[in-house]
Amino acid sequence: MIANEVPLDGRAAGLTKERLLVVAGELFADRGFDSVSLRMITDRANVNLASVNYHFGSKEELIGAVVDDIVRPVNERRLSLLSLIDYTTQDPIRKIIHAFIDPVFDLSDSGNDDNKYYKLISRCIASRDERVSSIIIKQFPEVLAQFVSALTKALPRINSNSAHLKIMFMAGALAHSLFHYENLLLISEGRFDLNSTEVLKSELVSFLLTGMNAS
Amino acid sequence: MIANEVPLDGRAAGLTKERLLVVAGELFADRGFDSVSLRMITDRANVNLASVNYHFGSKEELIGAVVDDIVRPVNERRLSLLSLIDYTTQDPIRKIIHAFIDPVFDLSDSGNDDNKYYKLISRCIASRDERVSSIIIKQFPEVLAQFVSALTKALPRINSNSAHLKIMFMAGALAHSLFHYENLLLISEGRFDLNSTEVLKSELVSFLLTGMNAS
DNA sequence: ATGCCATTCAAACGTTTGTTTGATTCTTTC
DNA sequence: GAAAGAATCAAACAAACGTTTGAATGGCAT
Repeated sequence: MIANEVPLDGRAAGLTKERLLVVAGELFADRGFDSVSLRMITDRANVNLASVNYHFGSKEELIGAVVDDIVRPVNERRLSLLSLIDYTTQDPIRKIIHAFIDPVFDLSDSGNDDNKYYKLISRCIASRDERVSSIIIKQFPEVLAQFVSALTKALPRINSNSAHLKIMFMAGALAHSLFHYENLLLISEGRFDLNSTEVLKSELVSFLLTGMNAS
Repeated sequence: MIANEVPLDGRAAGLTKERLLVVAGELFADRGFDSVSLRMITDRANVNLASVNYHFGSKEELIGAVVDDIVRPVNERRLSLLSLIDYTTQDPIRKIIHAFIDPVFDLSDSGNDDNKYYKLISRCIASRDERVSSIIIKQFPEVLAQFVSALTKALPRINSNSAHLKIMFMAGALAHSLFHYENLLLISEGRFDLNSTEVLKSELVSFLLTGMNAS
């Protein structure tokens, strides 16, 4: 009877849903998932409390959407960059490292160093929260396997254990340094002239580069 | 009037308080601080709910006690080991690395690989939770400064930024690999023959050793 | 035995949490 | 313009949380 052919958006064309994702991302990045209540999110987003459950079903699914929105593109780009590597050229390891870390650093928030994406993605990488890791765990084994495979191509003499662990070391150094980047700036009280994450990135690359080549 | 000279413990000589610390540590290690309620802790410890507030004052102070109990000895031992280093001998960098990571690996739970201390300490290192970092933040700047100083002695040509960052990379690789050690075992489904954390430790050391020497 | 004090206990407190409800508002479609 | 559907809203919901209370219990010194 009622032929609803093209169910266009109602009033605001998904504006509320979008705003929820953005604001939730900011708050989750700063305070974690548990400490942020739905009321904090909806108040700051200037939307009604019930809209979270209307648009996402539950807080857990909102968390999932926020996490997936940031983790999935990063992992897809990682695999994409990895697939482009030509192992016959020089320095494939450097390219492997860049394939892993660049998609994270590229989450730039218009050059702002107080970058919510950095905080959020590093929170996700380092998280062992069930609601987060259930999403991570779907994607990461594939990513890990691909990078282990790449590392094996670049370093034929490496064994599987060593390759797995080195990828984990890389992930840890990346997540931790991004996560505590602010603290690092605070602790040093000006003595520390890291004006941008570019310095961090280049230091990280050279650190990882030699580490990957370790016996 | 009432001369209470030696206020001995009442009934059980602090048995309840001790049990709370132990059980809370186990649960915090597995699920984090927010997800664990006082009722979970007291139920599992077979003590009354009110005993937490009686012995510790609040949940926050219980968390503080648990965290401090594990973080403080680690940092004290780190500084102790660091002070013993003779920089005129060979390989001071290796000793610096061991000074940083050994106190963590030495938190062995009688060879058990499902080690609550590993999970708890790495959760603490990686945490940016206010209640945890307020404790970490009291100790870590001193630890960081000492290790930066040590690194500068071992590598006179290193600059301050680089030294700070390298310590952070080390902390990240350590925390992350310990934190996700279980996941690593699960993901590989047997293909991965890391029977003990000894393999992890030696791989980590060689990885860090070369990384520290990076230009 | 008695008084004292630390500890334990069951019960309830007031908040805050995520979620649900039912009415209302707005947009779209015919 | 009227009906229909999607989205928003204020309000209330039950559950879980950390905390507090006041009585009961235990050991220990006098």
